[in-house]
Amino acid sequence: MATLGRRADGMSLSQLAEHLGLAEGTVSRALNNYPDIAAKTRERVANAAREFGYRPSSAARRLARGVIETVGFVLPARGAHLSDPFLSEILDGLAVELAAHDWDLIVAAVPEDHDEIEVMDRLVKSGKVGSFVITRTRRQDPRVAFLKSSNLPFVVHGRTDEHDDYSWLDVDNKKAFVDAVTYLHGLGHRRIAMLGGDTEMNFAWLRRAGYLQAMEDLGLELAPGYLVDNVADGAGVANAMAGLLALAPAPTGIVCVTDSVAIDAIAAIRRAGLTPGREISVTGYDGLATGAAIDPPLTTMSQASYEAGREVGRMILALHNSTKPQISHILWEAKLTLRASANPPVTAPAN
Amino acid sequence: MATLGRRADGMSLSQLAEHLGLAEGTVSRALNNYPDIAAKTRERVANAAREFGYRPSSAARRLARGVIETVGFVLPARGAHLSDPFLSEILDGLAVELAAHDWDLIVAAVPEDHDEIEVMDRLVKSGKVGSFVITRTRRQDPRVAFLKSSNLPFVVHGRTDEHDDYSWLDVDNKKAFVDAVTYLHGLGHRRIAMLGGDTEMNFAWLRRAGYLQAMEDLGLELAPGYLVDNVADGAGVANAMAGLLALAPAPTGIVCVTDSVAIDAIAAIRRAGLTPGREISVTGYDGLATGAAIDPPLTTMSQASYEAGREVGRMILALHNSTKPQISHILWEAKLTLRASANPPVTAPAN
DNA sequence: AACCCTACCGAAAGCGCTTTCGGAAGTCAA
DNA sequence: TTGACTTCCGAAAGCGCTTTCGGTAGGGTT
Repeated sequence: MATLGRRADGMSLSQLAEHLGLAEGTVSRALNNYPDIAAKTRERVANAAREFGYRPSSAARRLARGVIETVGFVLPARGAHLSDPFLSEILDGLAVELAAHDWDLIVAAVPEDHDEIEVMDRLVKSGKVGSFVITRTRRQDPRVAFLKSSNLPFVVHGRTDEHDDYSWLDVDNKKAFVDAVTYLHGLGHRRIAMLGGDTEMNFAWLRRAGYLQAMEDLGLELAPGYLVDNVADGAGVANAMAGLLALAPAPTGIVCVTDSVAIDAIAAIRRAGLTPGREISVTGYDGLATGAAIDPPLTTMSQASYEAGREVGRMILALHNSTKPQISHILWEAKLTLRASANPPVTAPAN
Repeated sequence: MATLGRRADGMSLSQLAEHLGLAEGTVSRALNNYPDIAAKTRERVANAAREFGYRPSSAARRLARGVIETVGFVLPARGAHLSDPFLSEILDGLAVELAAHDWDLIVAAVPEDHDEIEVMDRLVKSGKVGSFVITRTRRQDPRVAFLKSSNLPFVVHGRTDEHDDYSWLDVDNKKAFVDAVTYLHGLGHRRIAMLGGDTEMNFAWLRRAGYLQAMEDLGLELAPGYLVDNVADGAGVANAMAGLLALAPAPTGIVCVTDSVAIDAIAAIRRAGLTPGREISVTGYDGLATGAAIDPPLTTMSQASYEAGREVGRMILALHNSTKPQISHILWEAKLTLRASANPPVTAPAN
C-alpha cells in the first residue's frame, strides 16, 4: 500500500480523505466551500478536520493556487531604531488584522552589506511575499519607486513627496505642527523656534512645513537660526540648543520634531540655568510614556499606532480582494496631549 | 508546445533550464552544488541564474524538500508594549542573522479572542514555521511547555523557572541586581528598597532575587515594605513611591526593575519635595535613551539587544544544522551605565 | 581491442494541495 | 418508462521545485 503523505507537522489531506472515505479533491472542495458539495458531506468533513486539527500545508496551497497570502515588512535601517518607538504596536496591529484572514507577515531586516531594495527583491523573486507594507518613508523613497515599478500591491504607513498613485495611511504631520505653533501663539509666544529632524524623512519634512506655514499664517517672524534642521538625538540637541540659547532674542517657545528631541531640549534648557516651561516652553511629538514623568511633564502629540497597523492591514487585504484595486488615502489627526512644558512666556511678547 | 511555467514573480526553473538547453534536474543540482555536475556547467548555470535574477520558489522548494526554513516569532501580548523597548532591535538582529542563510522570520500577533498557544499551533500545523523564538518569558510559560511537547526546535530569549532542557540566551538579571544593590551599598547606602515588576515575569523575578540576595549577603536589613512587587508604570509607581516615602525610616536608595519605573520614581521623589540622587538615589535597568536626558541622568544597566537577536538567530540555525541538536545556554552580563541618579546618601548611614 | 570506471546529465517520481472535467446516481416532468 | 436535468463526487492534471536512479560517453587499463 502506498503510504499516505505524512506531514511532520500534522495531518495531510490524503490522510483526512482516507479517513473519511472520500477523494482528496472532494475534501478539499468541502473545506473551501465549493457549491458542488452536499451540505451533509461538507459538515462531516468540517468536523473531521476540526477533530484532527487539520490545516492545509500553506506551501502546497500556495503552489497550487499561485496566490501569496503573505505580506513583507522591511525593518527600518539600523540606527533609526530609537526614533521609532511604536514599531511593535504597528506590527502588532498589522499582524492581528492579517491573522484574521489567515495571512502572514514576514519581517525582514537589511544586512550590513545590502540595501532595502535587494532585500525586497529577494523576497519577491522567491515568492515569499506578495505585497508589502513600508513605514518611515523618505521624501524620495527608493522602496516606493521599486514597488511601483514592480506593480506589487503595497501600502505605505506615511507618504512620499508624490503620493497620489498608491495607497497610504498617514498622520497629518503638517497640521499637527501648525497646531503646535498655533497653540504656543495662543499662549502668548511670539518667538517660536523649531528643532527639526532629518529633512530627508517625510514626517520630519512635513512637520517642518507645518511650522513654517503656521509662522507665516500667524505673521510671526522667522528669525535667522530659529529653524534648526537635522537635529540628531543626544549631542545633536545639545548643540542645537546651545545655538538657540545664544540667539538674541532667544526664542520663548520651541516645537520639537519628536519627544526624544524635546526631552533632550528640556535637559539643555535646565543645564543653561533656565526653567523649561517658564522662560522657554517646549512641545514634542510621539506621546512617549516617559514624557509624562519628566519635569515638567511634556506637552506633546500622539498617534494611534496599533490602530494604524490594523488599518494598514485592512488596506492591504482590500487591495487583494477587489479585482479593481482601489487605492485609498487615509489621513489621521494627531492628538494633542496638554501637560506642563508649554505655558505662557514669562516675559511679555515683543509683538 | 507546453507553455513553460511562468511565475508571476520571476523566472521558473523550467524557463531557465530551457534557456540553457539542460534538464530541470540538472539545473537544480547545479544551483545546489551537487558534486555530479561538471564545473563548467555549474558555472554556466550560475551565470544564467544571476543574469535573470532567478530565485527558486520557496513554496515549491519547501514542498519538495520538506524542510521549513522559517522561524516564528509571536509578539508579546498587548499591553506589555511599553515594557519592551528593544523589540525592534531583537527582531532586527534575528532577521539579519536568518537572512544570511536565506531563512525567514514570520511575526505573528495574538488576536483578542485567542491565546498564544493557538497562534503558535496554527503556524505549525499549516507548516508555515518550523521553529520558534520566544521572548519575555514568564516563570511558568505555557509557550515553553507547548514547544517542548511538540518537539519543535526553539530558542528562548530569557528563561523560565526550569530551563535545563532547552536552548536559551539570557542576561544575568540576578547578578545585575546584586551589582546594583552592591553599588549603592558601596556608595554608603544601607536602607535600600526595590520597586519590582510583575513577579510572574521571569526577568522581574530574577531581578527581585538579585536584590534579595545582595541584601542578605551584605547583611542589610530588609525592612517591611522595602520590597514592592508588581509595580505598574505610571500610577503604579506613584502609589508605590508614596508608600516608600511614608516609611520610617524611608529608604535612601531604590533599585527599580526598569528605567521606565525609575523615571517615574524620580518624578515622584521630586514631587515629594526631595531631590532625586541626593536624599534618595535611584537606579534603573534598560538603558533607555531618555534616561540620559532626565534630571538627574539615570544610572542604569543595559543589555545588547541587537546582538542578542543575532545570537539567538545563530542558535536557531545551529539547532537545525547539527544532526544532534545541541542545546546551549548563554548568559550575558548587563552593562552598568553610571550617571547621576545614584550618589552617596546625604544622611550618614546608620550602619 | 575489450574491459571497467568515472564523470556527467536526463528522466521521472513525488512533495500536498487546488481545480477542472466528466460521469454516475438521483430527480422530475412528460 | 424515457429523456433531460441536477446533484454530487472521483479522477487526474498540474503548481515549481528536489532527488533518486539509470544510462551514455569518454578515459584508463591490461
